[in-house]
Amino acid sequence: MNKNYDSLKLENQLCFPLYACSKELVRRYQPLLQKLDLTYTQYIVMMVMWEQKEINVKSLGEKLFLDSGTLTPVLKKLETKGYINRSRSKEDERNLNICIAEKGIALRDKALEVPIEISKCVNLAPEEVIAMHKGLYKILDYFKSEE
Amino acid sequence: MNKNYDSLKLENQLCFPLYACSKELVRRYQPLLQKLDLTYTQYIVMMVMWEQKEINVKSLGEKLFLDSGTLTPVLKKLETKGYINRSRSKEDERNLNICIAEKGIALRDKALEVPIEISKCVNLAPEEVIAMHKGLYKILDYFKSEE
DNA sequence: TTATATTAAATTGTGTACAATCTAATTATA
DNA sequence: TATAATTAGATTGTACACAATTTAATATAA
Repeated sequence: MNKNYDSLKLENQLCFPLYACSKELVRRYQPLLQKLDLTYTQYIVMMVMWEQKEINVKSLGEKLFLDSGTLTPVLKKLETKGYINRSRSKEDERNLNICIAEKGIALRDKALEVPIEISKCVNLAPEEVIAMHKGLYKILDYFKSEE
Repeated sequence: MNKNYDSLKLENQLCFPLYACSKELVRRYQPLLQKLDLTYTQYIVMMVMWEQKEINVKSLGEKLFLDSGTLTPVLKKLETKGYINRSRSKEDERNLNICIAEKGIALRDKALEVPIEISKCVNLAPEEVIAMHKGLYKILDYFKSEE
């Protein structure tokens, strides 16, 4: 009895092109982020900080889909660079509050160039970008609803 | 003069949901792949091997968007597990040929369960999956055309 | 209230990823 | 054909990512 293995073909996967596309696009951020002395992970942390000014590690992790094992060293690095400050919450000492520093606020203007340059790397029409965005968040929202 | 920072909002990015979705979906493969004694990276290598039986590291890297720095240790691990064999090409000793082993071929039947289970993790309609797939490969093909 | 359970970060260990460099084999060229 | 250039993998160093565990703080319950 011959089995049908089509479902195991690389070209029939959804996860693989997601994974490859994500990696390749992140790789294209690196030369742009180097000018800001940021890695991609540090950059998405700073995007949250630019919007919120202050947040604890748990909330940050939920927003970015990252756990403390990843965030702890990244946040220590960002503090060393002077972009953020870390301090325990007075109300609940278990919480670590992350605060954007002056140097981090100043970085925002320089960062404006990044999305401009990155958009040149993606050859999708605006409506295709919107459709992709919508589909990705449909999946991500579903993932969140499962927890 | 107030600047508009909307382009730096997390919710306006395309890369971030790609990155998060890819990570979360790969994470959902792990318990399924554990039964096959594979990691996700090892799994996508095996998907190529099931289709091709034989390939060299360079071609494999081009298919998977991975370089030798990543592949070398992964392929050594797969050889240790007995799923593949590594041998230098007789025609050109620079090339390393990867060959699927008996144990690797046998793994294919067990792997058939993986895409079935994974499809339950993704709440997209079939036509949405197709659209997403198409958009991702449009980007990936463009990336390839740049090199 | 004291013991138990829960929670938030940090730590530890394993496995990618990739830039940069190195080494050996092959190819191209003066 | 000797030398230079190129190519394929391997190696090294840095930075995630996450499961599992630990630690300290807080909340809950007997």
